[in-house]
Amino acid sequence: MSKQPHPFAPEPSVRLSPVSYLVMGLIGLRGPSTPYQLKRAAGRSVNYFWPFPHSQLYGEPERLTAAGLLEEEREEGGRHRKVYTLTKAGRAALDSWLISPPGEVFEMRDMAVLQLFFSEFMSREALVALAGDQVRLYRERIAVLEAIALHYSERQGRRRMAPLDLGLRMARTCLDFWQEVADDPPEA
Amino acid sequence: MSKQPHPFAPEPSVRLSPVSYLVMGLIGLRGPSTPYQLKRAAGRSVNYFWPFPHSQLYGEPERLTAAGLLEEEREEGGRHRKVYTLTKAGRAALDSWLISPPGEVFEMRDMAVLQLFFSEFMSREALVALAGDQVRLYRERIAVLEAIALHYSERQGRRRMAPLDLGLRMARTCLDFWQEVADDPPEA
DNA sequence: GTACGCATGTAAACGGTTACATGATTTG
DNA sequence: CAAATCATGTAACCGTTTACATGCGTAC
Repeated sequence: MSKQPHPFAPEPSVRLSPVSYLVMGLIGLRGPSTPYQLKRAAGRSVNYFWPFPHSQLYGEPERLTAAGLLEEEREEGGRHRKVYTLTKAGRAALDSWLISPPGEVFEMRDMAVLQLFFSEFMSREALVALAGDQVRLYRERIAVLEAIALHYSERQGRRRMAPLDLGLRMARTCLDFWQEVADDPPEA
Repeated sequence: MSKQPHPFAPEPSVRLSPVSYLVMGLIGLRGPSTPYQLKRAAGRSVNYFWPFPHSQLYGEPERLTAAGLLEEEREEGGRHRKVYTLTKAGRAALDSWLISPPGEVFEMRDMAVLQLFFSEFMSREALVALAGDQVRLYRERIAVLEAIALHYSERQGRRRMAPLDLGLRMARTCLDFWQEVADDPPEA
């Protein structure tokens, strides 16, 4: 199997990370954007299931520009911010990603669950405290997500609301689980 | 607020990552272990909700040893593998972590959900294909987790089985969600 | 005994996070 | 106009992942 790029379907020269698609996707939705605009847009939407620090939104567009997937201009007045636009190649990369199912499911990587796994070194009280804390946090998160859902449900398309729906279901599943642990802590 | 370590409760000199606790926790459960033993132990248990490459199990114990949390010996015969044991300080760090609720909930970071969020650039067929693929993957995962649950349920304590239970519930929640998307794909 | 595959280990590259730095804008 | 807060940006650090390297056992 050759590693050479196919001459008629050149692969992008850089590996694209999830954040790459996040950036390209947001620019695809919003049109030309500055990093700060992306930050605000992400904060109101995609950050609720894919958090990242805003500094990513400065470095990543530069890499994508170097790879020919974005184009960079300067604002006329004010701060002369960098404004990024999808190139043809960028749009193509985005489209081609969207029609390729990832072939994998998410990984939990949940610190509380990790503690639960090792909880046989833990007193019953500590376990109840852990579960109680998780219950509180999931209640808060559910409240936040419900507020967002209420606020945006009319303006957004159903597809963009779907992740929020899944997020709510997941949070409720976790809430139930930790509630049961708190109410009836398993013995070691 | 001083950043100096408190003289009577010295903080560990290194930042401990999730994998640090994973390693210490596994050694706590198993007793003295070589990296390869840890790899096998993790593969049968904790990897199902916290995956990582085996190379972590070589670097991390070294760091923990340097921090005084593990002790390193050499096997007598054979390959003279390194055998790691929890020190007093290591056990203390593990215990103290276990009684400190993380104060945060997991983050999804699900590629398929990210695609769904940007799916308004996607045809209905592509969306159904994505959902169908996720359905297949979650069915497989559920089958694997159920097999593990069946296999280990007698030998393991209830607490160590709990993460598996949560994993199953999460997988079923996702399965339901994607099934609905596949059956009735939302319009943009 | 040789070839294949798995066991075991090391190290460098990449990308995400943390930390800091500076300019703008609001508020009292 | 001083101070506080927010907007905007950069850079180093650190952990994870990727890639490679070598040893050991086993089947034929």
